[in-house]
Amino acid sequence: MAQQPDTAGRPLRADARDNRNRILAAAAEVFVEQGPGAPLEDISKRAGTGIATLYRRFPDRESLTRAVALDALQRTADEARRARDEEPTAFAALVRYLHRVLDIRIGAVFPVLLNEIPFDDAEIASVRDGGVAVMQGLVATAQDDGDLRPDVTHADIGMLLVRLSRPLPGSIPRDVAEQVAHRHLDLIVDGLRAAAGRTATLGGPALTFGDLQSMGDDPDPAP
Amino acid sequence: MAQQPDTAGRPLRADARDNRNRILAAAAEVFVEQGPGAPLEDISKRAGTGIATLYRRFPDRESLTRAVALDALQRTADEARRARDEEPTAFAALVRYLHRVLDIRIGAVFPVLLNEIPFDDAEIASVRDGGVAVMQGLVATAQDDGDLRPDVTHADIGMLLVRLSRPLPGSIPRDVAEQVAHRHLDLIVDGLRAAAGRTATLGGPALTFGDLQSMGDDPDPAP
DNA sequence: TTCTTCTGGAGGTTTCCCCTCCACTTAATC
DNA sequence: GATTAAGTGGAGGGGAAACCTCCAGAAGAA
Repeated sequence: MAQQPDTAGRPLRADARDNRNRILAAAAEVFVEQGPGAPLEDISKRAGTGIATLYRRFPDRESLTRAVALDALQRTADEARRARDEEPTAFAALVRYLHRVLDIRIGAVFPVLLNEIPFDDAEIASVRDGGVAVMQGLVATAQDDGDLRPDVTHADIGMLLVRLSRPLPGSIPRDVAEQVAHRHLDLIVDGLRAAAGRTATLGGPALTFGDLQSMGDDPDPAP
Repeated sequence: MAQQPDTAGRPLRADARDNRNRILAAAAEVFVEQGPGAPLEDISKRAGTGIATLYRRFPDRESLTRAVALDALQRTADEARRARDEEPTAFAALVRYLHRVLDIRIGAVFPVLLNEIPFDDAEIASVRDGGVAVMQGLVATAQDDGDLRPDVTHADIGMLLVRLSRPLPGSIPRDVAEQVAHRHLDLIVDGLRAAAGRTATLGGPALTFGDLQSMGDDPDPAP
């Protein structure tokens, strides 16, 4: 299970390691912009390497996809822990976490993850569940503190994050788009606060990550 | 300029008109799910017609795209007017408008519109601007009434709507996904209310539709 | 019934993407 | 600086997928 085709074996040569990192970063960007089916050639081009280099490091699409997802999940989990440990309240930690994760663009990598990678991959699952647990803890605590509205679930927050992370259509310059996303996050955070004058209670189903997962079990395998 | 290749000329035969409408509806759905580059064959299949029928009615992709966009814009504008005329306050009208537009899925058609259609197409522009004006009026009035927070722009609201309209990744059943979208809209509406305990002021640039448009003028034509 | 409009889907053409191969370059090591 | 193993780029064959046309036949209109 600890056998990653790319990270295994003896350490990479310095230039090769650089290239690998650049490919990973480029892949994240391109997947965000074009979806998980984006041509691998676009990725290698953006990374400034040849296509062969990409294929040497990641023998097939899934291997690349998996590495990108793992990287994003890892960083997300780190941010969750850091926020929890360094912020004075759970709500403050949650808000900081959301802004940081928006920067990491996990929300954009998530689609890739969901559709292209086996949900029960051991390594992925362990990193993911670690991060989710921390985040869930923050949500519960913030609700107990009376800072976060009680009728919202951790899955709501996750989904909202996904919605914010995806790039808006049109040719808005990337930096502007990112600022706007943070702006909209501010607005959503205001909607998340426990406060008077609210919509009585949120409508629609209050889902959990568990619900989302079980719904993913192919509804229609074949015609 | 008033020459639409499909709506022009003598009226269509009854069955042909039905097919045309079904194709239009199917196209909206498929574009939402697969993006503006979706295979036209998928669309004709979903509409229950042959591919040739689609091509006869819409000679090329742009013609179909345009018709879909125009239809969505038209219905959006109608909803805006109806909400304005029938609701007691501007804020209530705005909320109703947002929920209705979410159902119409304009937010999903919008990307198609933005990237594939000339922005200055006369007919499109006239319908669009009509709807936008009403919506802008609602925003301004709701702000004057003290119901809508003053630091939000109509473009913010439009962009948030786009974010909500796009389907979430993963295999969430469509009806559930729609309920969740309305749920999240409820939450955002709470963030839109003028109230105490807010983030001092929203960060990031307060854009207008005009800004969005002018940024769309190709930053890099060719390398 | 007759005429005209409309339809379906097979299939040639084009476009795009995957992935391998090998002559050449470059870091590491002595 | 010489040697060697590791790494690199990009051309190009193979194959999948989408476009779009064509025409024999089905179906509304009168």
